[in-house]
Amino acid sequence: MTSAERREQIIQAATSVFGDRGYHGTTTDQVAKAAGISQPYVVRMFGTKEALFLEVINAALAMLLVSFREQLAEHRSSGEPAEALVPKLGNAFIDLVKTRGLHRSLMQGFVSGGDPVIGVAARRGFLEVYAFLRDEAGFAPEEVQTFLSYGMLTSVLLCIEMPSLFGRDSDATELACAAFGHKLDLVLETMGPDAASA
Amino acid sequence: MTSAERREQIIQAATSVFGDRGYHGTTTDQVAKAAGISQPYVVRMFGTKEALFLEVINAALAMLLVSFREQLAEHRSSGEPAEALVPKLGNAFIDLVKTRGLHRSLMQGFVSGGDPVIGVAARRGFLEVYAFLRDEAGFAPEEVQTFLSYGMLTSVLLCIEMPSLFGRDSDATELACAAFGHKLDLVLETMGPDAASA
DNA sequence: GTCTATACGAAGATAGAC
DNA sequence: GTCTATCTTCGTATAGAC
Repeated sequence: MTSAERREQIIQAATSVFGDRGYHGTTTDQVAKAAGISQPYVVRMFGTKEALFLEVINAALAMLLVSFREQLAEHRSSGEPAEALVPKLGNAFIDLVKTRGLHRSLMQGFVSGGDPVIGVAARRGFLEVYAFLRDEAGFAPEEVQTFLSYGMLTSVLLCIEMPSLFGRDSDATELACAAFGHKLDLVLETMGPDAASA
Repeated sequence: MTSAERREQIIQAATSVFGDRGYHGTTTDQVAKAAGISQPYVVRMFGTKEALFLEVINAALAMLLVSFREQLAEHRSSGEPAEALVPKLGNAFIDLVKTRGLHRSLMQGFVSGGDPVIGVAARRGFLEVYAFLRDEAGFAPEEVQTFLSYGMLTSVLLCIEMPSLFGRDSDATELACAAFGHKLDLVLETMGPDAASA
């Protein structure tokens, strides 16, 4: 396998593991096992665990923006009313949840925002999304705020795996329905047959 | 010092450290140093690091609910219109940010929601807040969702220390103003003279 | 109630072979 | 491009003294 392919593969594996266990909670050996290679090779490829984590959140952010830009382009060419864009972007976000660990890795990066190195990347990334929504998508600052708010609630609910209680706890069910709406099916599907069957 | 006092003091120190570095990123020795005692004593008092972390997030949650209930009681006795409650609760939340690490520890617990033990506590805690807002404060499910959404955006922005860019980055300034509004002063103050002077 | 000493097991990173 | 072996450091937890 070529070096570039291997990098890509490791980043994908790392995204999954970092998403589950966070920066500190993840070992380079877990990433290596997930990628099917040896632990020293992971380090060799990226230099340090920190460098790998930074690549992971940058890649996640890049994918998020690519996906948003796709939706925006489609929206523009469809001639739909402006209000139709918000749910499109929301759906695109939920779709990315299916890319295992992607949105969780981003959240892990955010809560590690106190770290001098990770913090810089986290702030930069968040502001990039903000700038996209305002400047490219044309949202008013208040609309951006609302969009991001719902996005953050969604993200936190996914981090704590609230949908796993769907059908088992009435409050959790109500909350999940309210927060995910018609996207709930997709979310439950993503969380495995266990939750989906409930 | 009596055992109960010591426990309280350790939990306070642990809240600060866990809030900054997360569950995995925190060492019992850092907690010990922050509390001014020896590392084995921390373990002795709580059994395991995990047990200590659970106490930290449960204590944080308890403080949050106590604070919310205070605001609710005050609101009820003041005879103000119903809409006045939301900003009161919002202010109470921001006030808690001043208790170093409290809200950050909660967020750390949330992103560690994939952990079998921490996850249970995180879901339970989140639902407790939800139930309070709906059943005690009398919010409609949709109002609860909006309130929690803004709370989560606020929390994430605080985790990545976005207010530290206030006055230095125009997008960050705009975002901070929108999200924190008149509470911005309080937030900047909390984040130290560095940010406040900018 | 609190400490020192320490056992024991990770985990990140390096060296060097193939 | 990829591995095995290993160094070294760190971190949780225990034992046992004061």
